[in-house]
Amino acid sequence: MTRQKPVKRPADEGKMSSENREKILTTALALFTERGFFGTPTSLISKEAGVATGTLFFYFPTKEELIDTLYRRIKSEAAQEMCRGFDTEKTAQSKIRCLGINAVVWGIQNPAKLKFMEQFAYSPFVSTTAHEEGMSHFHFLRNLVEEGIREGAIRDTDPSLLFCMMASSLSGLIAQASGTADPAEREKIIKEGLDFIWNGLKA
Amino acid sequence: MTRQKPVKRPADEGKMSSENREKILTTALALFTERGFFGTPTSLISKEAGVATGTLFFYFPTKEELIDTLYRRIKSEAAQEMCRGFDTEKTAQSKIRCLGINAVVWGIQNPAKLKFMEQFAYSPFVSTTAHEEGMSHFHFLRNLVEEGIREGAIRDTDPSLLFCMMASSLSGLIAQASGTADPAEREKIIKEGLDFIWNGLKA
Amino acid sequence: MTRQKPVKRPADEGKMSSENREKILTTALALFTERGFFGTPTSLISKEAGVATGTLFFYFPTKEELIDTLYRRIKSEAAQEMCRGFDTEKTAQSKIRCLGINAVVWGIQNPAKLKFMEQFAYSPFVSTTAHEEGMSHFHFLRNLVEEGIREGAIRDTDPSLLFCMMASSLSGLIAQASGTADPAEREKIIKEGLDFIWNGLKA
Amino acid sequence: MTRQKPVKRPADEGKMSSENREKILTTALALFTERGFFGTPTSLISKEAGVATGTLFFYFPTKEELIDTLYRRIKSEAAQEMCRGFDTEKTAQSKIRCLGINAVVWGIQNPAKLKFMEQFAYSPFVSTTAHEEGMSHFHFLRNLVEEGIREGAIRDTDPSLLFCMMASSLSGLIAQASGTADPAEREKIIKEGLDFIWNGLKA
DNA sequence: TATGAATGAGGCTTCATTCAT
DNA sequence: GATGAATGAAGCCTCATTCAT
Repeated sequence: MTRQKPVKRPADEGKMSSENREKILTTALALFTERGFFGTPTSLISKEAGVATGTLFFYFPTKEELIDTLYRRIKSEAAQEMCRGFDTEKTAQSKIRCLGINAVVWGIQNPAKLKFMEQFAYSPFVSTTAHEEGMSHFHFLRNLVEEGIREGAIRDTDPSLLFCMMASSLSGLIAQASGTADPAEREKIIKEGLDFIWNGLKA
Repeated sequence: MTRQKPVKRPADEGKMSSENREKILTTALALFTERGFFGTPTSLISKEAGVATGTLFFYFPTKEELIDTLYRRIKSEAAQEMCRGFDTEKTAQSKIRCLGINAVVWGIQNPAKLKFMEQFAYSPFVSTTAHEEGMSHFHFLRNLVEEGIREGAIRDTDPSLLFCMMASSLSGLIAQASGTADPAEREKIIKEGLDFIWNGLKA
Repeated sequence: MTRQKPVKRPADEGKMSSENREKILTTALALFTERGFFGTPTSLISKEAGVATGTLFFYFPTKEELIDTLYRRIKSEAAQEMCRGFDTEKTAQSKIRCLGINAVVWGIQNPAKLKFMEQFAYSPFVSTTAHEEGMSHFHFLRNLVEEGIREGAIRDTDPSLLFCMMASSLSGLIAQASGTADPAEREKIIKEGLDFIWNGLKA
Repeated sequence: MTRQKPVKRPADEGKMSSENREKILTTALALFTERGFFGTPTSLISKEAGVATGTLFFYFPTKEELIDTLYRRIKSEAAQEMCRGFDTEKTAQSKIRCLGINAVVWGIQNPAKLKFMEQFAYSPFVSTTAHEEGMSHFHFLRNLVEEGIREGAIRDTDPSLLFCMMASSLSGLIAQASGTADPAEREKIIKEGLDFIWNGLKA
């Protein structure tokens, strides 16, 4: 008898993702983005996912819980993607630029996920716990701004404000960049958008 | 074929024209921002507005139409407020700054209306006609950006992009500024936020 | 001062038919035939008639009463039309044939009224009083059948049955005859239909 | 987002397949004939059928669809009953008589179904598709009439007309025959009614 | 694990009717 | 007589959720 160290599962996404569970999540994401949380009955999700009504509620005791799960998953994925190639950067400035590019690229390549998160963020009903928890992934960005200020690269102002302005500008930039299919054009938009942001930030 | 016998209403309701219509709109705005479109039954709106269910549907054939009406009204009000004291400004730069201040002030003073518009903007179901119609109020802003470019005050880039970045930054700024109650602090945030934006825009 | 004998008004249709009252009745007939009793809101009737909601209820305290009035009016008109040129006929046979023709002609020329009466006859909800009262107009037909039997022209059978068979055959004939626009064709159908009926009745 | 907590149902409902569906149909038929389509709320149907509101709509997405289903079912049943013992008859005449008897007997024994069909036939709102589909069951009757004409037993006239007159006469006969409870009397009425029809048809 | 029939509270909307003007 | 805003009971239908199999 072989003993195995039970693998430490990251708190939330533990339930050994069965195939059905994944199908449900994928389908739900697509439908929620197209039709909104309230325009999407759970019955439709299960039908499109090819499972029974009961199956959905086996994995997610509540519609709300399904939404939350999706939110947490996407948020953490986004945070992760945002850090790609982060360690190799040296200055705060280059880190921030790297992060901005990552964010924009991710947003363009995952429009459904982005739309989902926006919808979630602006829906007055959803569980606020998930909301706050989601934000926590981005605290490192705050730190980064503070670091930039100490380095003298970023203006010495309330880091919260800078963080917030930066985040909202990025979301505008993604929206704009998603509007073109042409890669050259897109490249240009991204470059200039990031310039806008950096000019706003720099000392 | 008989339905009901309405109770005699107390004669204290000497209402002029569409007082009721206004009460409904006001109540709806408050409830929608608190509880969301879908968390707010029409029955609750009419109850809180102090009118009968039928009255709501007398003025707005559909819940959706009520929402749309609210949207159009707020959007046009916002556009109007944004232009306050606009004509006295000479340069594109001062105009844009004036406009920014107006936007932030309006946002801070009308949090419910702002929240409503955000919710509306990010709800995948709502009538797109109202959406587009709403945007039309802000075309003058695009023109303003173009004017600034011609003047040489704003950098020569895709005005759409600049407009979009500016708008999203402003919304972030409002959110941040709404966080403080202290007027001095708020003043400072606004000033620095507008600096951020202007630095992003300027040539 | 001239005294005038107040004209004796026939019990029901007394209310000095105002123009509005007539417009309402006419409109209601058209709408009921097209859309059914329940598919026709009183609000639609008054709108199409060009009067206010309240006006309809001024003349007809109830929707049901409006329907009944229409029914009584049409039924009595139909009965009257059925007797056209009746007195000049001598034998029961010729009387019956005359009546049959009248019925068919009226039915073809007043399809809306016919449809209304059928709908009324087969609606389980409508006031039965109007139902029975309507039938009273046709008692003379029963008498006619009995007369024919005494004359030896009609088979000696339960007159109720004969009356009933005759009536239902006539309604079938009208339906069939209404199907053609061509007058010659129609003439032929009517002739043969009446033959069918007379062959069924005769001794 | 939570709705309700269903009570534990007593385990006495070991239902096979769509027992509920049948209960709904049966109950609906009874109620519709008593109170009319519009006098019968779906809520009353489900209550009387002993099922939940949702159950009705699980089986019939619409009230109209429930009515249609009922119509189609009854119509096809009636058509089937009308052909009982049909094959053993040799001549068109005997076939028609057989069919007439079958029709009358079915009508007398199924007054609710008959009333339902009449109500359906004269309701201006109902789906015309079901209407036409229902009629298709009776095309063989048309053929029968044509056969009789070729045999020389039926007079040589538009078969559509004859079919139509026959059908309407039959419906009158059923109504009349249903009026008596006395079997001898009833027998007599049927016989004489069929004579009426045959005399109308024969060459 | 999976299924899907069953539940029933609750949502949106309709419409006959009233009544103050 | 005429108007039409106001009423509110009641109708149809949706949908998150349960549970026996």
